[in-house]
Amino acid sequence: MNSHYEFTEIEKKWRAEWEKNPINVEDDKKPKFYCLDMFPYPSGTGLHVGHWRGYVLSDVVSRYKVLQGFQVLHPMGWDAFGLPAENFAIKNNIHPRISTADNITNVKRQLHEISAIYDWDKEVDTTDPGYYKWTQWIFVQMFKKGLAYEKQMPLNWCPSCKCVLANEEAAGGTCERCGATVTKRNLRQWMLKITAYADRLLEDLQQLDWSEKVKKMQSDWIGKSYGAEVDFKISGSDNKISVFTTRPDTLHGCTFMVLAPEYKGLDEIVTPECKEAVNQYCFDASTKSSVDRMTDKEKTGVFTGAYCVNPVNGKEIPVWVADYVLADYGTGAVMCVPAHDERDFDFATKFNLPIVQVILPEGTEEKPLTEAYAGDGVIINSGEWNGMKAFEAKKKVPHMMEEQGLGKKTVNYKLRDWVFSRQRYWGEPIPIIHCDHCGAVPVPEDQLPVLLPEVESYKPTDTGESPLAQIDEWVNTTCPVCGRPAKRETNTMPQWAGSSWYFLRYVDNHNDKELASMDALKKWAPVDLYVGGIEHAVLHLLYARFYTKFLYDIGAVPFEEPFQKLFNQGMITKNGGKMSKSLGNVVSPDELVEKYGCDSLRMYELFVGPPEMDCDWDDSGIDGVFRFLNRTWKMIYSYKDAPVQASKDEEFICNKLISDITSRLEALTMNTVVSGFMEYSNKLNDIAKKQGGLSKETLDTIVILLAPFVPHISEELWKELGHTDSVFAAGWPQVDESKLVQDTIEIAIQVSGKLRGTMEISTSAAKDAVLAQAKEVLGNRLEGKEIVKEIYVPGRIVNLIVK
RNA sequence: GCGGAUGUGGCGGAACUGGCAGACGCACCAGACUCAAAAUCUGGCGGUAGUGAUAUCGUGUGGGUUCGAGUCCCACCAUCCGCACCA
Repeated sequence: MNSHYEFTEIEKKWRAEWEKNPINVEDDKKPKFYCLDMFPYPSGTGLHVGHWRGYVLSDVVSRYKVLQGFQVLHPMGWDAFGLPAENFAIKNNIHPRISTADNITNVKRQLHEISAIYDWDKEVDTTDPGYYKWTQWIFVQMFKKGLAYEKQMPLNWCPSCKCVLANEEAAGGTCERCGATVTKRNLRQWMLKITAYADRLLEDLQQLDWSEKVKKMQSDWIGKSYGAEVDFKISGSDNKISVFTTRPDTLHGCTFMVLAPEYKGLDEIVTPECKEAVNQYCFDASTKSSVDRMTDKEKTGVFTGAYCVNPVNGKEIPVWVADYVLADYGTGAVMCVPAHDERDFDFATKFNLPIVQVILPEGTEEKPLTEAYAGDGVIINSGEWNGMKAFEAKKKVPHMMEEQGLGKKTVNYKLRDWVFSRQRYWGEPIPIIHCDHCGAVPVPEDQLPVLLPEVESYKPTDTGESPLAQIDEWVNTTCPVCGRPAKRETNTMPQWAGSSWYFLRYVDNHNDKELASMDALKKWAPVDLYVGGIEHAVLHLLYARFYTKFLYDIGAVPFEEPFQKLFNQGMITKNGGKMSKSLGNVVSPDELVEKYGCDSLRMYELFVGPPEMDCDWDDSGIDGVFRFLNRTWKMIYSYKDAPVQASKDEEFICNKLISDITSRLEALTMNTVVSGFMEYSNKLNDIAKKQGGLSKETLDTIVILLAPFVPHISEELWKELGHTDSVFAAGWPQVDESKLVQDTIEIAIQVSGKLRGTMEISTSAAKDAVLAQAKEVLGNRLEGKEIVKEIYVPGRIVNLIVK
């Protein structure tokens, strides 16, 4: 053994050794642990130190679980279909199939540098026909269950990506991928009925061990609200307008109604005199960008000339059209209560519509309103409802409406169905054939996968059609039902399709009979710990839950929720900005590994800050962990050959080390694990200097505890400590509670709440004895003072209050 | 606008149920070793006053509860993130 820590040699040696003899082998006698990283898109830029952060964390947990006696599934794969890969290919003028393969090779090489215990036999690649066969199969099952359907409607269109976007990808009116302003385009597209699962997706969030933040983002996105649907008869007509409201208690205050410009049946409502103005307004609204429509707080609108009747008081109220009402939420019509809704208040003020207050805040008097009041209170000006509490009435009114046949209790969601087709080349072909006689017919399962054909030009078009539409020999086929000439669907699936179920494939990735066998799924899944960034909170994580629930319903998987525990690591920035090639601030792990070694970088990735927080990268800190590993090396090297009998102090520190590292590791507060190692090592070094060495038990313990974090140096030191097996076979150390009991303890002494000294007391000392000792320590500080109160918190503090 | 998170030395950050604020590390300063440097080791390192023991202020701001508050309560400020006319 070298007295100097030769990391390059050590890391090379143990990497080769683990290749030959993996430390994590399947053994069904052991309990399972499935530890998963969000699989990467194989980018041309490769990995940076930000990627390492999550991968190191999950590998530390995986290795810890191995040490605890689990069989661990810790797989890795490639999310390789989709726009980023295709755009990279277009930019570099290489076919995406080739550039993707190249990038996978490069990123895989970089991943090897982390020395994670990935099981490469389980690797999945979403662009592999053996994989996307099942991505297509799932689509066919959804089609058969009526959950995949075609619809013509105005959709989010990204003019830069030249394809449609799901609502989740167009949040905020900009493209999630490229940031371009999203426009609307009326197209026929494939949709997935994720709304059918809205309630379950919402309900089951409760049982998940996820951060409240992500759960809230999902539940807000689903956006369930309770209320009533109320019918308003149109004056002088047999037609009616239904509205959805969450505040039926304010019905008496409804003084006008507003319809969305796209409201179905608007033409029949508008009076002839108003037709021209309304048509003009609707045309203007249709040309406004969705961003403008969202951000323009200034209300606009136009009167339709029509009136309808408020069903609770029989009053006639005017019907307007305004673009602040959304056509695709609720019924596209809103009953307006300006006194108790901010938007209605603005509108009423601007167009001089009446404002009738029907809720009086508790303990106030009725007076003209200067702004809308949306809170609770007593109902007034509402006939027989007067005197009721508003928020109670909110619940009761829908029932009353139902009894009187004026409306019904109902719920509404913000969640929309998932726009699932893309006008791009690099994706899974949607396995559907369009036949003039039979309609849309799924490709028979025994003909899956529908292979993505080779093309000359894979560049996106502006036509709203995929480049696949240009390949006549591929498009033209025969109908599987009637055998007549038919055409293939030319759209492809969105990049989220493959990632919505990949975690299921890892458990049985070579299976060509089913997406994964029930046995393999039962053995490994669901995922015990899922590690990844928070950016997919309402994208991938919502879609994957939806897929899993669907597959559960058709009996393909035995559980409803894919990810029991989710951990979102913070982003690593450089100079305050997200690392990107264009900003030129990408910190590559390659040079750091070369200079300090994999172990040092692994440990530093954890030490940079609390794992869930964003932090800015600074190379200089890595020196600290590098020095620590050098000191550790020297410590073991100096004491291994002449171990001493453990002293009481040494046993105490050693057991405290086990206890602290274990609890901090369980809590995933990895930064404090690293500082704990440093702190206790310093203490043990001091003890060692005093007593001329450390015990064999202590040295062994340190090395085992370090192993999940810095596996190479740990294996080497373990061997040097005389062991022949891998350190990962050693078992995780157990705390000996009896060694944590101390005879004496240091406590603080305060006088009137101010620190005035410390003292060593016996842990068994009674209150009187401790107080007496404290007074002795304070001595003449107490002279001339009268003690009015004595406080002793056992094991913590003495506080004497003086006058 | 609504919702959430965060705010502690020059810097990254510790502090479990309220109980010695600043652990651990970086940077910096001094000393040892060296012809010298690097590496390593030892010590120091929140502000102010004092040679010093010590005193005093100090966890975004202002109040409060408490013997005692970074931690609990109220109000506010700043930064970041999410949602954004969802009736």
